[in-house]
Amino acid sequence: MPLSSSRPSPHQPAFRRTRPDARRLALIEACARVLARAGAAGVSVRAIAVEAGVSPGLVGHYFDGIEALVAATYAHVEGAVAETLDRAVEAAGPEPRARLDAFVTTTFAPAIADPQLLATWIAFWSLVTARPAIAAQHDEQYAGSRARLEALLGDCGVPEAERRRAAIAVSALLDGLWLELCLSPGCFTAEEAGDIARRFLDGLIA
Amino acid sequence: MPLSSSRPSPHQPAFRRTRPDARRLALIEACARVLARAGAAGVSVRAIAVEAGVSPGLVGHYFDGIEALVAATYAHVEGAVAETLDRAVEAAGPEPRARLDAFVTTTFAPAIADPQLLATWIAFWSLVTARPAIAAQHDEQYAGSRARLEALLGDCGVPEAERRRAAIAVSALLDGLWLELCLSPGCFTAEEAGDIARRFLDGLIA
DNA sequence: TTGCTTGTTGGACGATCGTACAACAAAGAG
DNA sequence: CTCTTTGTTGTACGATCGTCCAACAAGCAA
Repeated sequence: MPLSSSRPSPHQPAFRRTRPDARRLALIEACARVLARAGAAGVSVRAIAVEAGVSPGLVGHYFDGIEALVAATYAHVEGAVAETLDRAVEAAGPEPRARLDAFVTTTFAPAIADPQLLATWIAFWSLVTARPAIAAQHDEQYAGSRARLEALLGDCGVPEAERRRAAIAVSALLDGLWLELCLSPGCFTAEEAGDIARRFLDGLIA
Repeated sequence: MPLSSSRPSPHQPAFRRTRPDARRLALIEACARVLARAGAAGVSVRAIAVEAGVSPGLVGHYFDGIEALVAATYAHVEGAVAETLDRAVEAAGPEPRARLDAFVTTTFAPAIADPQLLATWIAFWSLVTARPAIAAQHDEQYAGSRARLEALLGDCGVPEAERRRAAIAVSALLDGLWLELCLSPGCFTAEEAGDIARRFLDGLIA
């Protein structure tokens, strides 16, 4: 059936053209949804194409294979997470410690400490060891995340000489708590995670 | 070719029978090697069978699919890691704080903070969200790991009321540092990770 | 030796994977 | 209107996946 069952006369378009960057974004968001629903093992060119309402061939037209799409999806989701955190920090007002606390609390809020989001991280992590380009991307995004944390810590009075180590420590603690919160949501609560992190910051700043 | 090219007369055995638990272990170790070499995406029934020097059908004979084998491999590798840590703690002598420090130092030693080991964790984590049985296994192994940490902290004088939270915090910090050390080995050193963790313990115990 | 048990083999099977490519058509230029 | 560009489609292809199972043979009992 060459033209499916659409009415022949009014000639309703079979597809719409889209600006390349908009289509790229649509594929990235479809990939994120598939990752959230089916996990890292369930991601495939076809599944993403179905999710985006697009033909399978289009995925290859915009990305050099699944791995590149997963990497782009990780960058996009990580950007969205960073934006959420920045907004929470901004909404916390000018007090440095309140801003840092907002960063911590939001890290464990449902929107970020989400098992479905973890699937994107896991799919990305699984590529880091073998692909140098993806390892470089990870290093870059981790450096950016740590730099933001260093700034918040600096505002709280952490001397510059200790800032790097402090940011590594806080980042590791938050990541570890976030990971366990996603993997075993029943083991401890987001409130407990926030309390643990804030108490750690107390010792770090005072 | 029904009998391959083996000499017909002396009748050298085409395969050897093995005790079931020994064969199971051989398949688990082969799975761990494939995971280390090819990552979570490169693991398959055939790749494991080749690595173990065994026919593909045998994998299905001992495990209900790849996921069960990955779960068993995670349990085995996690057990080996725990044993390494226990030996290091025991070798540190009777002083409680020295034992805790040995636990920390060994966590970041090359044998454990190994990017190739991370692949086993990632493959296992990727199954936690979707498979309830694997989530239960994760909860159980995490609880065991935390219990060991609680005991070490108790010996160091951490009151029982704080022990649970302290163990969660230390576990998260170690996991976060370990993860980043595996993903970006060049970002900070194992020594720095150990220093960060030990300083955290200073504040927790004193 | 003979017979039995069962660990083990090896290939068949259908499903699904990523990739490539020729044909089609939507949108804008002229 | 026509022409050109190129985003988009849909499929064919070979490779690889997990599963299954009948046949084989290693090792033990008798």
